[in-house]
Amino acid sequence: MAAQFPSETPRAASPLFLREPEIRRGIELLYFGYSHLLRGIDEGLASQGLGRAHHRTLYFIARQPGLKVSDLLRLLGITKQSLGRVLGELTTRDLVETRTGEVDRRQRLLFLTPEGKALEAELFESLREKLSAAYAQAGQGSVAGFWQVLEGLIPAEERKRVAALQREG
Amino acid sequence: MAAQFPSETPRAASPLFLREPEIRRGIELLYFGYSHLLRGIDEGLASQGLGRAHHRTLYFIARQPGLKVSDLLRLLGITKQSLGRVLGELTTRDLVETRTGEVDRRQRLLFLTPEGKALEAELFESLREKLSAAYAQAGQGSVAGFWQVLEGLIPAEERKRVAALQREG
DNA sequence: GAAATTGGGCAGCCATGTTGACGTATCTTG
DNA sequence: CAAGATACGTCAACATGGCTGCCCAATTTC
Repeated sequence: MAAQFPSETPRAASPLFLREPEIRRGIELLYFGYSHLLRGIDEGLASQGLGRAHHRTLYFIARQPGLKVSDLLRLLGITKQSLGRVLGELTTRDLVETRTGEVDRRQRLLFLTPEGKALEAELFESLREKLSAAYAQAGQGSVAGFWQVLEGLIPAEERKRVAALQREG
Repeated sequence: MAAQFPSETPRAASPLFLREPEIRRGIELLYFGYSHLLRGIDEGLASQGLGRAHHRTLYFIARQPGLKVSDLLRLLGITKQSLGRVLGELTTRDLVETRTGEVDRRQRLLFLTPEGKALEAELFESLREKLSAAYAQAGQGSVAGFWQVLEGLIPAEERKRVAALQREG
Protein backbone atom coordinates (compact mmCIF):
# COMPACT_ATOMS: atom_id res chain seq x y z
CA MET A 1 0.00 0.00 0.00
CA ALA A 2 2.63 2.53 1.01
CA ALA A 3 5.20 3.66 -1.52
CA GLN A 4 8.64 2.10 -1.55
CA PHE A 5 10.97 3.92 0.76
CA PRO A 6 14.51 4.75 -0.21
CA SER A 7 16.75 3.59 2.61
CA GLU A 8 19.51 6.13 2.51
CA THR A 9 19.28 6.56 6.28
CA PRO A 10 19.78 3.16 7.84
CA ARG A 11 19.54 4.56 11.33
CA ALA A 12 16.12 6.12 10.68
CA ALA A 13 12.87 4.24 10.36
CA SER A 14 11.38 6.86 8.04
CA PRO A 15 12.65 8.31 4.80
CA LEU A 16 13.83 11.90 4.83
CA PHE A 17 10.68 13.32 3.32
CA LEU A 18 8.61 12.04 6.24
CA ARG A 19 10.60 13.81 8.91
CA GLU A 20 9.42 16.70 11.00
CA PRO A 21 10.88 19.56 8.92
CA GLU A 22 9.22 18.22 5.78
CA ILE A 23 5.91 17.80 7.57
CA ARG A 24 6.12 21.34 8.94
CA ARG A 25 6.97 22.63 5.51
CA GLY A 26 3.82 21.04 4.11
CA ILE A 27 1.67 22.50 6.87
CA GLU A 28 3.09 25.96 6.32
CA LEU A 29 2.84 25.89 2.55
CA LEU A 30 -0.74 24.69 2.78
CA TYR A 31 -1.61 27.45 5.20
CA PHE A 32 0.02 30.29 3.30
CA GLY A 33 -0.80 28.99 -0.15
CA TYR A 34 -4.46 28.48 0.56
CA SER A 35 -4.68 31.80 2.40
CA HIS A 36 -3.32 33.72 -0.55
CA LEU A 37 -5.48 31.89 -3.02
CA LEU A 38 -8.61 32.89 -1.12
CA ARG A 39 -7.50 36.37 -0.19
CA GLY A 40 -7.93 37.42 -3.80
CA ILE A 41 -11.67 36.92 -3.83
CA ASP A 42 -12.48 38.78 -0.63
CA GLU A 43 -12.61 42.10 -2.39
CA GLY A 44 -15.08 40.87 -5.00
CA LEU A 45 -17.22 39.35 -2.29
CA ALA A 46 -17.15 42.40 -0.06
CA SER A 47 -18.36 44.56 -2.95
CA GLN A 48 -21.57 42.51 -2.86
CA GLY A 49 -21.76 42.43 0.92
CA LEU A 50 -20.95 38.73 0.94
CA GLY A 51 -18.37 36.59 2.70
CA ARG A 52 -16.48 33.41 2.10
CA ALA A 53 -19.35 31.28 3.31
CA HIS A 54 -21.43 32.66 0.46
CA HIS A 55 -18.68 31.91 -2.00
CA ARG A 56 -18.40 28.28 -0.99
CA THR A 57 -22.14 27.92 -1.47
CA LEU A 58 -22.12 29.61 -4.87
CA TYR A 59 -19.16 27.49 -5.88
CA PHE A 60 -20.75 24.15 -5.18
CA ILE A 61 -24.09 25.08 -6.69
CA ALA A 62 -22.24 26.18 -9.83
CA ARG A 63 -20.45 22.87 -9.79
CA GLN A 64 -23.54 20.70 -9.41
CA PRO A 65 -26.61 22.65 -10.50
CA GLY A 66 -29.74 21.13 -9.04
CA LEU A 67 -28.11 19.60 -6.01
CA LYS A 68 -30.23 19.14 -2.92
CA VAL A 69 -29.86 21.11 0.29
CA SER A 70 -28.80 17.94 2.08
CA ASP A 71 -26.07 17.31 -0.51
CA LEU A 72 -24.71 20.77 0.02
CA LEU A 73 -24.80 20.30 3.78
CA ARG A 74 -22.69 17.18 3.50
CA LEU A 75 -20.19 18.86 1.20
CA LEU A 76 -19.77 21.91 3.37
CA GLY A 77 -19.80 20.03 6.64
CA ILE A 78 -21.80 22.72 8.45
CA THR A 79 -25.19 22.72 10.14
CA LYS A 80 -28.40 23.48 8.31
CA GLN A 81 -28.94 26.54 10.44
CA SER A 82 -25.69 28.06 9.22
CA LEU A 83 -26.40 27.11 5.64
CA GLY A 84 -29.97 28.36 5.94
CA ARG A 85 -28.82 31.87 6.71
CA VAL A 86 -26.34 31.90 3.83
CA LEU A 87 -28.83 30.44 1.39
CA GLY A 88 -31.46 32.94 2.50
CA GLU A 89 -29.13 35.86 1.86
CA LEU A 90 -28.17 34.53 -1.56
CA THR A 91 -31.82 34.03 -2.46
CA THR A 92 -32.75 37.53 -1.32
CA ARG A 93 -30.01 38.91 -3.58
CA ASP A 94 -31.34 36.87 -6.51
CA LEU A 95 -28.12 34.91 -6.86
CA VAL A 96 -29.62 31.53 -6.03
CA GLU A 97 -33.03 30.03 -6.72
CA THR A 98 -34.65 26.82 -5.57
CA ARG A 99 -37.04 24.53 -7.39
CA THR A 100 -39.14 21.86 -5.81
CA GLY A 101 -37.90 18.36 -6.57
CA GLU A 102 -40.05 16.49 -9.07
CA VAL A 103 -39.54 12.99 -7.79
CA ASP A 104 -39.65 14.03 -4.14
CA ARG A 105 -41.44 17.29 -3.54
CA ARG A 106 -39.92 17.74 -0.09
CA GLN A 107 -36.59 18.44 -1.72
CA ARG A 108 -35.38 21.87 -2.75
CA LEU A 109 -33.06 21.76 -5.75
CA LEU A 110 -30.55 24.58 -5.88
CA PHE A 111 -29.62 26.60 -8.96
CA LEU A 112 -27.74 29.80 -9.67
CA THR A 113 -29.62 32.62 -11.36
CA PRO A 114 -27.89 34.32 -14.29
CA GLU A 115 -26.59 36.93 -11.83
CA GLY A 116 -25.35 34.18 -9.56
CA LYS A 117 -23.57 32.50 -12.43
CA ALA A 118 -21.94 35.76 -13.40
CA LEU A 119 -20.69 36.39 -9.88
CA GLU A 120 -19.41 32.86 -9.48
CA ALA A 121 -17.60 33.13 -12.80
CA GLU A 122 -15.99 36.39 -11.75
CA LEU A 123 -14.79 34.93 -8.47
CA PHE A 124 -13.59 31.78 -10.19
CA GLU A 125 -11.57 33.87 -12.59
CA SER A 126 -9.52 35.23 -9.70
CA LEU A 127 -8.88 31.73 -8.39
CA ARG A 128 -8.08 30.48 -11.87
CA GLU A 129 -5.48 33.16 -12.47
CA LYS A 130 -3.59 32.38 -9.31
CA LEU A 131 -3.80 28.63 -9.45
CA SER A 132 -3.02 28.32 -13.13
CA ALA A 133 0.03 30.55 -12.67
CA ALA A 134 1.19 28.21 -9.93
CA TYR A 135 0.42 25.16 -12.08
CA ALA A 136 2.28 26.55 -15.07
CA GLN A 137 5.29 27.52 -13.02
CA ALA A 138 5.45 24.13 -11.35
CA GLY A 139 4.78 22.03 -14.44
CA GLN A 140 2.46 19.17 -15.20
CA GLY A 141 4.31 16.57 -13.18
CA SER A 142 4.21 18.72 -10.07
CA VAL A 143 0.50 19.26 -10.49
CA ALA A 144 -0.03 15.51 -10.50
CA GLY A 145 1.96 15.23 -7.28
CA PHE A 146 0.03 18.12 -5.77
CA TRP A 147 -3.23 16.28 -6.42
CA GLN A 148 -1.83 13.00 -5.15
CA VAL A 149 -0.85 14.37 -1.76
CA LEU A 150 -4.09 16.27 -1.27
CA GLU A 151 -6.18 13.24 -2.14
CA GLY A 152 -4.34 11.33 0.54
CA LEU A 153 -5.56 13.86 3.10
CA ILE A 154 -9.21 13.15 2.34
CA PRO A 155 -10.85 10.14 3.99
CA ALA A 156 -11.85 7.45 1.51
CA GLU A 157 -15.56 7.89 2.13
CA GLU A 158 -15.52 11.57 1.29
CA ARG A 159 -13.11 11.15 -1.58
CA LYS A 160 -15.98 9.65 -3.54
CA ARG A 161 -18.08 12.74 -3.14
CA VAL A 162 -15.19 14.95 -4.19
CA ALA A 163 -14.49 12.79 -7.23
CA ALA A 164 -18.18 12.98 -8.15
CA LEU A 165 -17.83 16.74 -8.52
CA GLN A 166 -15.36 16.15 -11.34
CA ARG A 167 -17.65 13.89 -13.28
CA GLU A 168 -20.49 16.36 -13.22
CA GLY A 169 -18.34 19.41 -13.86
CA MET B 1 10.69 30.16 -16.34
CA ALA B 2 7.58 28.11 -17.05
CA ALA B 3 7.87 24.37 -17.58
CA GLN B 4 7.85 22.93 -21.06
CA PHE B 5 4.33 22.26 -22.24
CA PRO B 6 3.38 19.14 -24.12
CA SER B 7 1.46 20.24 -27.19
CA GLU B 8 -0.99 17.44 -27.62
CA THR B 9 -3.78 19.92 -28.22
CA PRO B 10 -2.73 22.15 -31.06
CA ARG B 11 -6.08 23.93 -31.12
CA ALA B 12 -5.80 25.05 -27.50
CA ALA B 13 -3.67 27.89 -26.24
CA SER B 14 -3.25 26.25 -22.82
CA PRO B 15 -2.10 22.76 -22.00
CA LEU B 16 -4.71 20.42 -20.62
CA PHE B 17 -3.65 20.76 -17.03
CA LEU B 18 -4.40 24.49 -17.10
CA ARG B 19 -8.03 24.10 -18.11
CA GLU B 20 -11.03 24.78 -15.97
CA PRO B 21 -11.68 21.22 -14.75
CA GLU B 22 -8.09 20.90 -13.56
CA ILE B 23 -8.26 24.27 -11.83
CA ARG B 24 -11.52 23.34 -10.12
CA ARG B 25 -10.02 20.05 -9.07
CA GLY B 26 -7.14 21.85 -7.39
CA ILE B 27 -9.51 24.23 -5.60
CA GLU B 28 -11.62 21.36 -4.33
CA LEU B 29 -8.75 19.18 -3.24
CA LEU B 30 -7.20 22.11 -1.39
CA TYR B 31 -10.47 22.86 0.34
CA PHE B 32 -11.29 19.31 1.40
CA GLY B 33 -7.71 18.25 2.06
CA TYR B 34 -6.90 21.21 4.26
CA SER B 35 -10.26 20.93 6.03
CA HIS B 36 -9.64 17.32 6.98
CA LEU B 37 -6.09 17.98 8.04
CA LEU B 38 -7.26 20.62 10.50
CA ARG B 39 -10.40 18.85 11.62
CA GLY B 40 -8.24 16.36 13.49
CA ILE B 41 -6.89 18.89 15.94
CA ASP B 42 -10.19 20.50 16.90
CA GLU B 43 -10.88 17.89 19.52
CA GLY B 44 -7.53 18.39 21.21
CA LEU B 45 -8.04 22.14 21.14
CA ALA B 46 -11.59 22.00 22.45
CA SER B 47 -10.43 19.95 25.43
CA GLN B 48 -8.39 22.98 26.48
CA GLY B 49 -11.10 25.48 25.58
CA LEU B 50 -9.05 26.75 22.66
CA GLY B 51 -9.72 27.25 18.97
CA ARG B 52 -7.80 27.20 15.73
CA ALA B 53 -6.59 30.74 16.15
CA HIS B 54 -4.81 29.62 19.30
CA HIS B 55 -3.26 26.73 17.46
CA ARG B 56 -1.82 28.91 14.72
CA THR B 57 -0.29 31.12 17.36
CA LEU B 58 1.19 28.22 19.30
CA TYR B 59 2.47 26.75 16.07
CA PHE B 60 4.44 29.78 14.97
CA ILE B 61 5.83 30.50 18.40
CA ALA B 62 7.01 26.90 18.56
CA ARG B 63 8.57 27.40 15.16
CA GLN B 64 10.42 30.60 16.00
CA PRO B 65 10.81 30.94 19.76
CA GLY B 66 11.46 34.53 20.75
CA LEU B 67 9.73 36.10 17.79
CA LYS B 68 8.19 39.54 18.27
CA VAL B 69 4.50 40.28 18.31
CA SER B 70 4.87 42.22 15.10
CA ASP B 71 6.58 39.25 13.41
CA LEU B 72 3.70 37.04 14.37
CA LEU B 73 1.22 39.62 13.12
CA ARG B 74 2.84 39.63 9.70
CA LEU B 75 2.86 35.85 9.52
CA LEU B 76 -0.76 35.47 10.53
CA GLY B 77 -1.99 38.41 8.50
CA ILE B 78 -4.47 39.52 11.15
CA THR B 79 -4.77 42.67 13.23
CA LYS B 80 -2.98 43.12 16.48
CA GLN B 81 -6.28 43.39 18.30
CA SER B 82 -7.29 39.92 17.15
CA LEU B 83 -3.91 38.53 18.04
CA GLY B 84 -3.92 40.35 21.36
CA ARG B 85 -6.95 38.46 22.57
CA VAL B 86 -5.52 35.12 21.53
CA LEU B 87 -2.18 35.84 23.14
CA GLY B 88 -3.91 37.00 26.30
CA GLU B 89 -5.84 33.76 26.59
CA LEU B 90 -2.74 31.68 25.95
CA THR B 91 -0.83 33.65 28.55
CA THR B 92 -3.60 33.27 31.12
CA ARG B 93 -3.50 29.50 30.57
CA ASP B 94 0.28 29.51 31.04
CA LEU B 95 0.93 28.22 27.56
CA VAL B 96 2.79 31.29 26.32
CA GLU B 97 5.08 33.73 28.08
CA THR B 98 6.56 37.01 26.97
CA ARG B 99 9.90 38.57 27.77
CA THR B 100 10.72 42.20 27.23
CA GLY B 101 13.10 42.79 24.35
CA GLU B 102 16.61 43.72 25.42
CA VAL B 103 17.53 45.93 22.51
CA ASP B 104 14.12 47.61 22.30
CA ARG B 105 12.13 47.48 25.48
CA ARG B 106 8.84 48.12 23.70
CA GLN B 107 9.03 44.69 22.18
CA ARG B 108 7.54 41.55 23.70
CA LEU B 109 9.38 38.38 22.71
CA LEU B 110 7.17 35.32 22.64
CA PHE B 111 8.00 31.88 24.03
CA LEU B 112 6.09 28.73 24.83
CA THR B 113 6.08 27.49 28.40
CA PRO B 114 6.77 23.79 28.95
CA GLU B 115 2.99 23.24 29.00
CA GLY B 116 2.66 25.18 25.76
CA LYS B 117 5.38 23.10 24.17
CA ALA B 118 3.66 19.92 25.26
CA LEU B 119 0.33 21.01 23.81
CA GLU B 120 1.87 22.15 20.56
CA ALA B 121 3.69 18.84 20.26
CA GLU B 122 0.47 16.93 20.83
CA LEU B 123 -1.38 18.91 18.19
CA PHE B 124 1.52 18.59 15.79
CA GLU B 125 1.45 14.84 16.22
CA SER B 126 -2.08 14.72 14.84
CA LEU B 127 -1.07 16.79 11.83
CA ARG B 128 2.05 14.73 11.34
CA GLU B 129 0.14 11.47 11.26
CA LYS B 130 -2.25 12.64 8.58
CA LEU B 131 0.22 14.47 6.42
CA SER B 132 2.92 11.84 6.59
CA ALA B 133 0.39 9.17 5.63
CA ALA B 134 -0.52 11.28 2.60
CA TYR B 135 3.16 11.86 1.81
CA ALA B 136 4.01 8.17 2.08
CA GLN B 137 1.08 7.14 -0.06
CA ALA B 138 1.90 9.70 -2.72
CA GLY B 139 5.66 9.15 -2.74
CA GLN B 140 8.62 11.46 -2.63
CA GLY B 141 8.24 12.81 -6.14
CA SER B 142 4.65 13.80 -5.53
CA VAL B 143 5.63 15.60 -2.36
CA ALA B 144 8.10 17.70 -4.32
CA GLY B 145 5.35 18.61 -6.76
CA PHE B 146 2.98 19.39 -3.92
CA TRP B 147 5.49 21.87 -2.52
CA GLN B 148 6.20 23.36 -5.93
CA VAL B 149 2.58 24.22 -6.65
CA LEU B 150 1.93 25.63 -3.19
CA GLU B 151 5.02 27.82 -3.34
CA GLY B 152 3.70 29.25 -6.57
CA LEU B 153 0.58 30.41 -4.74
CA ILE B 154 2.58 32.52 -2.31
CA PRO B 155 3.65 36.01 -3.42
CA ALA B 156 7.41 36.36 -3.75
CA GLU B 157 7.67 38.84 -0.91
CA GLU B 158 6.03 36.55 1.58
CA ARG B 159 7.77 33.46 0.27
CA LYS B 160 10.91 34.73 1.95
CA ARG B 161 9.27 34.81 5.34
CA VAL B 162 7.91 31.31 4.87
CA ALA B 163 11.30 30.03 3.79
CA ALA B 164 12.86 31.64 6.85
CA LEU B 165 10.74 29.41 9.05
CA GLN B 166 12.52 26.39 7.59
CA ARG B 167 15.96 27.70 8.37
CA GLU B 168 15.14 28.32 11.99
CA GLY B 169 13.17 25.15 12.43
C1' DG C 1 13.37 68.10 24.28
C1' DA C 2 9.11 68.18 21.37
C1' DA C 3 7.14 65.61 17.77
C1' DA C 4 6.60 61.68 15.11
C1' DT C 5 6.97 56.78 14.81
C1' DT C 6 6.59 52.28 16.52
C1' DG C 7 5.08 48.32 19.67
C1' DG C 8 1.43 46.99 22.04
C1' DG C 9 -3.32 46.90 24.46
C1' DC C 10 -8.51 47.51 25.68
C1' DA C 11 -13.51 47.98 24.24
C1' DG C 12 -16.98 46.89 21.36
C1' DC C 13 -18.98 45.35 16.63
C1' DC C 14 -19.71 41.88 12.87
C1' DA C 15 -19.55 37.41 10.25
C1' DT C 16 -20.14 32.82 10.63
C1' DG C 17 -19.99 28.90 12.95
C1' DT C 18 -22.50 26.04 16.93
C1' DT C 19 -26.72 23.40 19.83
C1' DG C 20 -31.34 22.58 20.89
C1' DA C 21 -36.12 22.60 20.16
C1' DC C 22 -39.85 22.81 17.26
C1' DG C 23 -43.02 23.15 12.84
C1' DT C 24 -44.63 21.54 8.40
C1' DA C 25 -44.96 19.20 4.19
C1' DT C 26 -44.21 14.94 2.04
C1' DC C 27 -43.08 10.23 1.47
C1' DT C 28 -43.15 5.38 3.12
C1' DT C 29 -44.86 1.52 5.46
C1' DG C 30 -47.67 -1.65 8.38
C1' DC D 1 -55.36 5.24 6.08
C1' DA D 2 -52.78 6.12 10.27
C1' DA D 3 -48.11 6.29 12.02
C1' DG D 4 -43.67 7.25 11.53
C1' DA D 5 -39.63 8.76 8.98
C1' DT D 6 -37.50 12.24 6.07
C1' DA D 7 -36.35 16.92 3.92
C1' DC D 8 -36.35 21.31 4.96
C1' DG D 9 -37.13 25.64 7.55
C1' DT D 10 -36.94 28.55 11.69
C1' DC D 11 -36.43 30.74 16.36
C1' DA D 12 -33.38 31.61 20.16
C1' DA D 13 -29.08 31.72 22.41
C1' DC D 14 -24.30 31.49 22.18
C1' DA D 15 -18.93 30.92 20.73
C1' DT D 16 -15.07 31.95 17.81
C1' DG D 17 -12.30 34.89 15.50
C1' DG D 18 -12.10 38.42 12.49
C1' DC D 19 -12.60 43.93 12.42
C1' DT D 20 -12.29 49.44 13.57
C1' DG D 21 -11.51 53.02 16.86
C1' DC D 22 -9.09 54.92 20.43
C1' DC D 23 -5.23 54.99 23.79
C1' DC D 24 -0.65 54.38 26.24
C1' DA D 25 4.40 53.73 26.47
C1' DA D 26 8.95 53.52 24.49
C1' DT D 27 11.98 54.90 20.95
C1' DT D 28 13.70 57.61 17.29
C1' DT D 29 14.16 61.92 14.82
C1' DC D 30 14.64 66.72 13.97
